[in-house]
Formats: sequence, structure tokens, C-alpha cells
Amino acid sequence: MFAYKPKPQPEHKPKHIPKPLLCLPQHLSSLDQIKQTHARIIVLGLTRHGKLLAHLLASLALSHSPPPLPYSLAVFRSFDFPSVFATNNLIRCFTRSDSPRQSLALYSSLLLRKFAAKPNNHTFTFVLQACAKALAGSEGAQVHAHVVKLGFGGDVFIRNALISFYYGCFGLECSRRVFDEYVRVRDLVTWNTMLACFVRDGQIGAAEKMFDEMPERDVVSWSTMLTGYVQNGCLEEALECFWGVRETGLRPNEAILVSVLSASAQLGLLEHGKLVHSLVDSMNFPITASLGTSLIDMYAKCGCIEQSKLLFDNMPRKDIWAWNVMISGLAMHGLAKEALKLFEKFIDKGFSPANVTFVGVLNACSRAGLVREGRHYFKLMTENYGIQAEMEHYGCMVDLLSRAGFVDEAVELIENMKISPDPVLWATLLGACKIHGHIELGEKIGNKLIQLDPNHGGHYVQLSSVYAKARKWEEVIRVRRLMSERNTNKAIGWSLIEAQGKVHKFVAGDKDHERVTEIYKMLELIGTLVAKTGYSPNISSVLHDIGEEEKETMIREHSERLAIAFGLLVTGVGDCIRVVKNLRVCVDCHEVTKIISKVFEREIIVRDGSRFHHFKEGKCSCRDFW
DNA sequence: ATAGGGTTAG
Repeated sequence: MFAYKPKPQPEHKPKHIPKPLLCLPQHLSSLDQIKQTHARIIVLGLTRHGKLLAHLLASLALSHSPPPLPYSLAVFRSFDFPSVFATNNLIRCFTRSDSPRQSLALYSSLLLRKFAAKPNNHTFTFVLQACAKALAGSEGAQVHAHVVKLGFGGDVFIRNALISFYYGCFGLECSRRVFDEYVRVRDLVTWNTMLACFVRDGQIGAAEKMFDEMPERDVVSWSTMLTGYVQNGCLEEALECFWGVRETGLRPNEAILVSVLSASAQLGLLEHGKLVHSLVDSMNFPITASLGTSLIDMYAKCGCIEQSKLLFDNMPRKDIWAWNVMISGLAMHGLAKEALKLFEKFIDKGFSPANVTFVGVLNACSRAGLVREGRHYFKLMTENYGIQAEMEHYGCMVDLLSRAGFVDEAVELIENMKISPDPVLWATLLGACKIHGHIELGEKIGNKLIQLDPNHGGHYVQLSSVYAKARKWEEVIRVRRLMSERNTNKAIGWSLIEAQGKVHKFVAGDKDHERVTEIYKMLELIGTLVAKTGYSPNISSVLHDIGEEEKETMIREHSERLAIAFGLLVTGVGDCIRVVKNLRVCVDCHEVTKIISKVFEREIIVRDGSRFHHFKEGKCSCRDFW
């Protein structure tokens, strides 16, 4: 079989090409602009001008949103003899589409010389990208063979594309082999590509090592490392990395700013987040939709919901993420009515909600105990919008229903789930059994959970709380003993507070802080003033097998008490104390914090493991429902 | 005339 090779015909060359038609591909970024230019080309009778059409294809390949394939193909078909440049650009259009495999067909037609062109060095970088996206491993390996056969084996661009391709289709070891193969054919991008492979593989230690060994680092190296830290949950390292970027004097890019804001948000470090915000302003960095959304998210998660609202209201072009983040932010602050109102506005604006939108909406309902609304939106999601309920949606619903007392309905929901339920759902239900005193069901669930994960200390604690609620003390002791015999993992509670440019982290009974004496004196003062109000501690949440007095000491030294005591030392009347806690607050700490807010005249904002509590003048924004 | 690396957020 031999390939069909048409005879090239002389290109029709018009004498004069109007200037606006010759703008660079990246200047035509929207499809509308491209189509307008195309129309002018047709009207002016320049359709046989290959260079213009090739330009048009290049614009399509680079356009802002992925170009529609029928249109790209139509442009390509209007060539008599598409050049390799035009073909390369069509390959890129295919790669950006939903069917990147079509790039491969086009490439093989290049190999068969169906057109006058033959593949060049550029072609391979594009085709390898397509293989990576289409997960076409064996095809990509064949392309690799062609690369070697046709003498492109030493092209650094192609080698870099090969590293990405092998990672995507064959894993880290294979991409590593390509990286190691030609030690001399490496540039900064080669190192960055390999670095990204380690990050994507979750091997953050190996990534760090590579980052340190790199001969040089640019802003992409830093942003790869920083986003890697955030994605792998190494939040403190991410902050350090950000200050590393600052030291180099490099101008951060958007990914760096968004990621460091995400780390600040997750840690709840308002002062840090504010510092990043002020840097963004002082750099005159453009506030894009994603950067704006990150700021809204950061302020919400750091307790400044008012600031989030302000930024949201003044945001010129809000995309769906801005709305999602704002709705979730309101939800975690317990502002359910506002969150639902915003959701309705979102719908009125013609946006279509995503599954994360409903996580925010359902969360709002569950935080505020809006059972009727929760049922409505859950139904709306699945029936009107055809969104499959995911684990998080079920989590919200189970929490909402069971905490509001509809335990049977929650059980029914779990039993009828289309996906297999996460043990977290049962654990949620167990918590509700404790609140509502459903001893038998709680016992059943608790034992099941312990059987499922015998090392999880939390399940034992919950089950013993269920027994304690029923005053079955022997059972409490039995479960406690089982727990200590099995040496289960205990989630260590901590609380942190920012002051004087530093993060102060406390665990229960902590004695490590430099102002430990003052802090414990403050705790005593709190104890005295609280006792004066007539409050006596609720010890049901502390179920250690020890005497009453010791129990009281234990709660009095819970990590958030220490953080708040320290907060009282470094603030004045009328100031705000912000505490971040990893676990949920206990009933007693919640009561005492209310009293502190009144007696010491402070606003106290606590972010616990599931939501925000705003304590002011003796009341909490959660209205004791959490 | 075209290239390659990082695309976050509940």
C-alpha cells in the first residue's frame, strides 16, 4: 500500500491583505472574534489564502474556551493542502476537546502523508499531550518510537512532553526513567515537569528533595511546590514556602496566591490571610474571579463573614465558584436564611447549581436545623437538577434529620442510599442517638462501628456517652476499659490563636507556653467569675473514669479555655478574640465561653471542627444548636 | 507563523 500524495498547487496570493486580518492568534481569544475574522476572510474572497486560514486555526487552538470541533474541522477542510503548521494546530484543537483521541487519527494521517506535510518537532509535543489526555498509553509509546526513529530523541521540548505523558499513562517510575535517560538534555522545564510528577503522585518528600536539588528555580517551580503542599495537606509548609517565594523577590503568580490563601483559610489564620491580601493590593495584582473567590473563602473560614460579603458584593464578574463559596461561608457561620436567599438569587440569575452548591445549601439547613427546607432542597437537587447525591449530601441530611430528632428518617435515608454509606454517616447518627437518648440503636451502631474500625477511639467515646446518658455506668466503664486495652488512636484536641504575628497553639492541660503562669491565673479568675454567675459545670461530656473534682479540672483546662485565657491577656475590653479548634466544642466550654464574652466584654469567635460560634454578650450565634 | 511546566475554591 502506498500513501496518496497530492500535487501541491500554487497558492492563490491576493495583492493586499487588510491589516486587521493579520493580528496574532493570541489577540483573537474569543470564538466570536475568530468567527468575525473568518467571515471577513470569506467576504473578501481570501479563503484560498492558506496562511490566513492557518492563522485562524492557530487562534482556535489558543482560544479562551475549547473550540467546537465541527467548526475547527470545517476550517481545516477548506484548505487545499494543509501545511504541517495548520495540521499541528488542528491536533491542538482536538486535544483540547472532549475527544483527544481524534488527534491520534490526524497524526497517523500525517505519517501516511495523506497531506503534503510531514510531522515536525512541534507535532510530537502536541501528539504526546493528546496521548496523555486520552490515556492512550500504547499509542504514546509508539509515538515515542517514531520520535527516536525520526531523530527527535534529543529535542528537549519533546523529552519534557514524554515525561508528562509517561507519568499520566504509566506512572512515576516510567517518567523518572525518561528524566534520567538524557542527563544533558534538561532545562528548567524538565525539572519542573518531574517535580510536578512527584507532587501529583503525593510524594511530597521526594518533591522537596528535587526542589532543593534543582539547579535553578523559577516561579513555576515555586508554585508547583506550594500547590503540592496545599494539596497534600502540608499547610504550615505551604505558608513557609510562600515566604520563601517572597525572599527570592519573584513576583508570585495567581496559583501561588490562591494556594497560600487556601492554606491560610484552612488553618484559620486571619492575620496571615490579611497579610497576603495586603500584598496582593500592594502589588496591584489583578483580582481575577479565582483570586477574588479565594479571598472570600479565606475571610469566611477565618471568621470575617462580613468581609466576605463585602468582597462578594463588590465583585464585578462572579462565576459559579464565587457563589458556591459565599453560600458555604454563610452556612458555616450559621446564617442559614441568608445562604438560602443567596441560593435563590443564584438560581434567578440563571446559574445552574453544581453538586458543591447543594453541599453549601444543605449544610446551611443542617446547621440551623431547618428540616423542612433541607428535605425540600435535597429533593430539588435530585429531582429537578438531576444531581446524584454524594456522600457529603447524605452527610448533611443525616446530620440534619437525626439531630433534629428524625432518627428513623435518617436511618431510612442511609439504608436506601445508592452508594455504600461511609462509616462517618453512622458516626453522625450515633451522635444523635446520644443527644436524643436512643440507647438501643446507639448501642447497635456503636458496636458495629467499633467492629468496623477497632482502632478509632472516637467510636468508643461516643458509645460510652450513649451509655452515660442512660446512666449505665457499668457499661461506660466496660467500653472505656476496652478502649484503653486496645490502645486506640485518640484524636488530640488543639486550639490556636494568632497574636503579635505568631500562632499560639494549645492542647488540653498545656504547660508549654511562655506565659503559662499568667494563663493559669487567668483560668482561675475565669473560674471565680463564672461561679459567681451561678453556673456549675456540665461534666457529662467528660467521661473519664475518675473523680468528680478531677473531671472539672479536665474541662477547665480544655485547649480552647487556654487559648481564650491567653486571648484575654493580649486583648482589651471590646476587642475580638478568635480561636480555631480542630474538634467540636464541648457543652461546658460552650456555656463558659458565653459567660466570658459577657463578663470580660469581648466578642469571641470560635471555629470548631464543624462550624463557627460567635459569642457576644452572653449569647452564641448557634443558639446552642450545633 | 506553533512548542513545554503550575490551574486552586465546599
